[in-house]
Parts: sequence; C-alpha cells; structure tokens
Amino acid sequence: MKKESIYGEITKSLWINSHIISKQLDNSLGAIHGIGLTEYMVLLNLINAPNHTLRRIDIAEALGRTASGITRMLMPMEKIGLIAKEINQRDARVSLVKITSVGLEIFNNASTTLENKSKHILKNVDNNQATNLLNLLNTI
Amino acid sequence: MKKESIYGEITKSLWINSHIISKQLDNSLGAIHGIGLTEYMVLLNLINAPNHTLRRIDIAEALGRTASGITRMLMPMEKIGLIAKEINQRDARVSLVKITSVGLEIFNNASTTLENKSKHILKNVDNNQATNLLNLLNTI
DNA sequence: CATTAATACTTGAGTTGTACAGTATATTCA
DNA sequence: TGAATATACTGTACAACTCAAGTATTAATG
Repeated sequence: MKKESIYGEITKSLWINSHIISKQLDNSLGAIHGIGLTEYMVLLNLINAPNHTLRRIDIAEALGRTASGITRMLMPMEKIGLIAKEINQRDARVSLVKITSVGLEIFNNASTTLENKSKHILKNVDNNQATNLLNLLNTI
Repeated sequence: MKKESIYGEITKSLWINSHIISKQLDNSLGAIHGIGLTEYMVLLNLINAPNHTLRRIDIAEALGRTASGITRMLMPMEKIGLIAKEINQRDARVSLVKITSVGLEIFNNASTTLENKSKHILKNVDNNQATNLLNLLNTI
C-alpha cells in the first residue's frame, strides 16, 4: 500500500473545507447584513488600518485579489455607504478607501453573526483543538 | 482588552489561506497539465469511486458545487477527453461520468505536481505539525 | 393505476472574479 | 533635467461559478 503524501492531502482538505465553510458564512452574512464574506474582510482590513484607511492596492494584497477585482467590489460598497473615497495629497495615483460609520456598524453586527456561525460550523472542534488549529493555520 | 473569539478567527484564516493556496495550485496545474484545481478534484473523486464512475449530482455534492456548475465544468473536460459520458440503464434521468485513460494519466502526473507544490507552499509546517493539521481539518 | 411529488439534469440571466491593455502620475538615474 | 521605468488604478472582454425556471424521468401514494 502506497504511503499517502500528507502535504497534498492538507491542501486538498483546505480547499474543500474552506469552500464549503465560506459559502455558509457568505449566505448568513448576506441574508442578515446584506454583505458577503469578501466585503466583510475588506471592512475588517480597513478597521485594522491606521486612520481606518487603505489604498486599493493594499486591500487587493491583503485579500489575495487583483486591483481590478477590488475596483469592482468597492463600487457597490461605496454606493451603499459602507466606505468612502478619499484623496491622497501626496500621490494623485492613489485612491484611498475609508470605512464609514455605517460600515463600522454593519461590520460590528456582522462580526457577531460570523462568530456564532463559525462556532456552529466548527462544533466538532473543541477549544483545545481550535487553539491548535489556529496556531497551525498561522504558521502556514 | 477584549478577548478574541477563536472560532471566527479560524474561519477567517481558513478563508484567506485557502484562497491564496488554491490560486497557486491552480496556476501550477494549469500551466503544466492544462487543468484547474477543480478539474483535478473531479478526477480524484472519479478515481475513488466504484468503477471510476459517478453521477453528476454526486460530483456536485462532493465538491460543494451546484448541479449546473458541474454541467458547465464537465463540458470542456469531455471535449478534451478527460472524462466520458455513460448511460444509466436503470434511470434515464442520470448521466454517468467516467474517467478515461487519458484523464487517469493526466491525473497521475498532476498529482505529482500538486504534491510538490503543496510541500513548497507548506514549507514552514514540519511533519508533526502537518499530521496534526490534517487530523484537525478532518474533524471539521 | 393515475396523480402528485421528487430527482437528475440543462439552460438563461446575473454575479464575481480574472487577465490584459490603457491612462495618469511618480520615481529613478544617466 | 528628461527619458525610461515603475506604480496605482480603471475598462473591456472573458471565465467560472450561482440561482431560478424548465424538461424529462422515476418514485410515492390515495
């Protein structure tokens, strides 16, 4: 019997698990708060940024997306008032993105939903295992 | 300082890690073997199935996709000869999918690439950690 | 049986991403 | 300083999905 090589098994398991979990989170966030998981992650990154502001390219980098993908995603987010455009005085190429108070409130509410839903999805993972898992994910 | 709730951190970390890793694997498989990670997972499921055959709905279930997504994905796979359609005598609604010898060969080659690339992506994860991580992912 | 409900699949329209080319602005360095 | 290069973003075309509706077939039931 051939020994399975473990690293491929990990990436495949990551792929399918993450796909299914993301879909569930996305549906919950969408139904309750009207934003997707990707939008949520944008807001999270803005909140953790100095002055709640980031360049579009930084968001793209943080989320593993392309710049044009970010341009597309931010358009409706700006329209519904989750974020606002700001000008960079030093560099006219840059279009800064700042979270609004509306965006902040929606983010806070969505965080509760995301945490509850995550707990439910990971109900087979006890607290010790969860700590280990998070540590391992952070070493990747 | 507010205590971070760990389950949400896990799902967020899964989301971003998996997204980035999948993209790298997808690019490698595409460049070398001409198939994406999703196509690879279809072939993997077919190989593990009795008689190397599955219904489309089973593939959809295994991959967390919709039936229509599978219909669309299998069309080009059939055209380039990775899979073949088979009729189910007992149920005319069903369109069975079987991997071809060409598909099998490409799958085997792609498996080597996937394993090597996975090892490279997870180079910060030693063997013990990898075992733990895989076990934890399987308990989800 | 005949009707109703469920299943397996396909199709059309819409969404969310990408890649690549183009524009505008900044930076580098001979 | 100014020509070449790099950076930040946008627009267009395309790919890979989804959802909802439609078709065909099978299963369940009064």
